[in-house]
Amino acid sequence: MLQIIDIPALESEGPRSQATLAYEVIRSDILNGRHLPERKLKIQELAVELDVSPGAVREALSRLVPEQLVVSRDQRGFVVAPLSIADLIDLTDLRCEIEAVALRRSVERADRDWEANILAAEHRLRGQVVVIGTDEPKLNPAWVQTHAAFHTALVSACGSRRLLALHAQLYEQSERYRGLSLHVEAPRNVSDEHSDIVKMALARDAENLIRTTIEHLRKTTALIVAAASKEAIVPSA
Amino acid sequence: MLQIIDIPALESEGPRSQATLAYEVIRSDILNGRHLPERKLKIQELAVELDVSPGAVREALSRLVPEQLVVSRDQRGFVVAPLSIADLIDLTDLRCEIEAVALRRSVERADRDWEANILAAEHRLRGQVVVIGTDEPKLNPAWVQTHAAFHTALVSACGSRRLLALHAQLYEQSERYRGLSLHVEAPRNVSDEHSDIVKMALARDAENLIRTTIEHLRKTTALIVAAASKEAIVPSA
DNA sequence: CGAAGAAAAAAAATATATTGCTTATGAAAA
DNA sequence: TTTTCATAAGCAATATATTTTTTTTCTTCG
Repeated sequence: MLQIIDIPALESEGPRSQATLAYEVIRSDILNGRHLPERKLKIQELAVELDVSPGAVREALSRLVPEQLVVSRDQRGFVVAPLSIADLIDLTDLRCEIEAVALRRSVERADRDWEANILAAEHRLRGQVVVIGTDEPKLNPAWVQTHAAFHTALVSACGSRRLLALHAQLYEQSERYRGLSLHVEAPRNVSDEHSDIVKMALARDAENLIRTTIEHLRKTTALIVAAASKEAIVPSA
Repeated sequence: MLQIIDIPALESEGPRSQATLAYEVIRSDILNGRHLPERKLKIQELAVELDVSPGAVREALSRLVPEQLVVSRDQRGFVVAPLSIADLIDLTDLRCEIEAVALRRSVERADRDWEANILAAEHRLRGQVVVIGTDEPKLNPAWVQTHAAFHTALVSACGSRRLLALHAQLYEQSERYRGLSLHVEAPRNVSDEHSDIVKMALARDAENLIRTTIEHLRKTTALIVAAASKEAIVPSA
C-alpha cells in the first residue's frame, strides 16, 4: 500500500529559540557584508553582542557551515567563508546550468498564475531604487528582496521543491558577491534586461528566455571580475 | 616509533571534536537506516549512547538539518527527515539533470587520467558482492563505497568544485532510499549497466553516456517505487 | 463514558563553570 | 641577530546545572 507522507513545511515560524535568532542575525550580517570574508567569528564576542549564550552562537555558526557561509576548523573556531574570483566563476557557471533547467521546466508547466506573478514582481521591482546612500553607496535592501522575488517567480513553476531550494541557495550565495559590483555599476540598464526577460517568459519562448537570463547573470559576474581586477577588493588567498 | 592504527576509515586528519564525532556517527546511522525516518532523535538519549555531552549532540543534529537528513522544530527537538515517494521522484529528476550537466562537462574535459580512474573504479566494483547476509539481507558497505567512487569518477573531470559537491550530496541523499529496493533487486544486471556506461565514457560519447546513466538511475528509482507500492515500506506518519 | 483542565514528568533550551587546545610573547642560547 | 623553548593568555570545546516549554496523564465535571 502506497503511503504518501506530507512533509511538514513549518520551516519558518517566528524565530523562537535563541539559536535560531543568532543564526538569522549572523547569516544576514554575512550576506550584507557586515562580517567580511576571512574574518574570525569569535563566539564570546558574538554572544555578548547578540545577548545570547555562547552555546546558541556556536549552534548558529554550525548551521552556517553546510551553507558555505562560514568555515570551521576544529579547535580553532569559525571564520567567514572566503570569497574568490575562481569561486565566483564556478558559482556563476553552475547557476547558469541550474537556471536553464529550472526555466525550461517552468515554461513547460507555465500557467496564467505564473505569468501574473512575474508581471507583478517586475512591477514591484521598477518601483524600487537599486542603490541608497550618496557618499556611502549601499544596495537597497528592499530592492534586493524584490529582485530575489522576481527571479524566484520566473522558476516558480518548475514543479520541483528541490530545484527551487537549490536555485534559492545559489542565488543567495551570489548575493555575497553582488555588493562588490557597486563601484562599477555604471554601464548597465538592469530594468531593460528584466523587461526583456519578462517578454521572453510571456512568449513562452524557453530557449531565448534562458539565453537572456544567462546573459543577465554573466554580465553581473563580468562586472565583479572586472572590479576585482582593478581594485584589490577580494582578499588575497 | 611504531603507530598502531586501530580506527579504520579516518577520513580527514587532525583533531576531531566530540561534536564532529557525534555528527559522523548520527549521519552514518541515518544513511544506513539505523535511525528510521520520522523517528525522534532525543538529545540525552544520544548523548549517553555516544558518550558525549548533550551540547555536542545538539550541534551535530543542527549540522544535519541543512543536509536534509534531519528536520528540527524549535522547542520540540529533532526528528529524522521523512522519506516519501514524491520526494524520491523529485530527487531522481534533479539528479538526472545534474548528472547530465556533469557528465557532459566531464567528457569535454576528459583526459587519460579520467579514463584510467573510471576503469579502475569499475574493476574494483566487480570484485565486490552487492548484498551480504542470507536471512537478513543487507547492502555490502564496501560495495556502497566503491559504487559511489565509480559514479564520482565519471563526473570527476567536470572541473567544478560546486558541481562535484552537489553531485555528491544528491547521491548521498538517494542512498537513504536505496536500501528499500533490496527486496525487489531481482530483474537486473547492474554490472552490465555499469560496463555499458564505461563503454560510452571511453568512447567520449557524451549524449549516449548521459542517456545510459540516466536510465541507470531511473531504473533504481522505479524499483523502489514499485516496492513501496506493494509493501508499506515507507513508514506512516 | 467522554471531554476538558490541571498537574506532573520529560525533554529541549539556556546559562555558567571548567577544561584543554592553540597561539603569541618573551627570554635564553647559539 | 636569529632560533627555539617555555610560559602565559585567550578562546574554543565540553560538562553540568538550571530554566522553560511541551507533552502526557490523571482527575474532575459535564
